[in-house]
Amino acid sequence: MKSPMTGELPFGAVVSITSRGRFIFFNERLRPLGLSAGQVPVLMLLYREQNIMQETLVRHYRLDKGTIARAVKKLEDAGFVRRITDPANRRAVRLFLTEKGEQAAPVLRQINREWEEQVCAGLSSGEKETLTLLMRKVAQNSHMSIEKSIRKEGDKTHADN
Amino acid sequence: MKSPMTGELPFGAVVSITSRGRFIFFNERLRPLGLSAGQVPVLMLLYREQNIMQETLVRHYRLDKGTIARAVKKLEDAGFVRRITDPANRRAVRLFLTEKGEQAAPVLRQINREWEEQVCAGLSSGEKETLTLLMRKVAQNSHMSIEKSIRKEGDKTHADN
DNA sequence: ATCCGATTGTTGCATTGACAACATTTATTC
DNA sequence: GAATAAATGTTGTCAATGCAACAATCGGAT
Repeated sequence: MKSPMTGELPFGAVVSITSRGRFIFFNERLRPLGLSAGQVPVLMLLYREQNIMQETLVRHYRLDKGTIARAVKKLEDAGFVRRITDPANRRAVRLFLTEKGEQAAPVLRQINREWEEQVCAGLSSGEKETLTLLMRKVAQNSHMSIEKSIRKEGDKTHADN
Repeated sequence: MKSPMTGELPFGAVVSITSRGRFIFFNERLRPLGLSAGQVPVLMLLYREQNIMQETLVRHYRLDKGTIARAVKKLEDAGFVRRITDPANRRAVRLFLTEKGEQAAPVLRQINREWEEQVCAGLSSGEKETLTLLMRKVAQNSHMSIEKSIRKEGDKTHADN
């Protein structure tokens, strides 16, 4: 057998493979619920805290505003979340789970647990811990390097005021 | 500042964030070359070994056949790779780098190195090593769990022939 | 030789996601 | 108070990707 062999791939490639695998896993498990992977972050964060803005989701998951806007719209159309225009700031919408959303969210939690279990099979709990900590740092750095290059474009903004 | 804070996100979420960050990073750096992130895996593997089939790329990176087919087509149209139908197996095509491809490939290597450097900033080289090893295992598991569920669907195939 | 299944690619379709342009509302500055 | 900038979302466009259906070719069993 010409074997899977992730054993020589560079770090970035294995991150990418893992991420796509997660996407597939979630889609498979979510189909019965009428959900798909793109909607997971929204429900996950809302399960922890409601009355949030879309911008909060953007910051939390480093997803594009547009991506979030559409995911939220889908979820609203499908009856999982409610969007209420913030009266104190009429640009913003405040997000809430509906009954249906409240019921779905813990299922997502469970699916996520299962995924973690599967992909971390064969790792000691210490290794899992280490891995998560290191990957959080990496994600943090990843984000910062992007911010930086945005900063770069905005340089001129405060040149002479 | 409401801060980036990847510090509470579950493993899957940080993998996802990192993967998207990598995508953005590569796209930014590749634009001047007339390339984009989706074409990276093809060039990367071809830089190590030519005369390979698309199916080899599929196995190597766990990408969909269709995705590979289109990436390769783009690269051919842009003059980075050549596709030659294998005379000994006329279903298959054999992939080669053109001159242009040979020149681009090391640049991709460099971009990849820079990305790794940025996202691993603040990690000791031991930590980097550990992280890569653990993530390779995870990617491996990720792949296997997908294979398994494919297997499941194919069960009926040998029921009664 | 023929039929069937496996290999290898291609193409249509849907989803996710980035990016940029825009709209609306709020905040700031003059 | 009018002009300008910032905050928040929305929408159009495009790339990357998975999935499924298909096409073509090959290999093996009969």
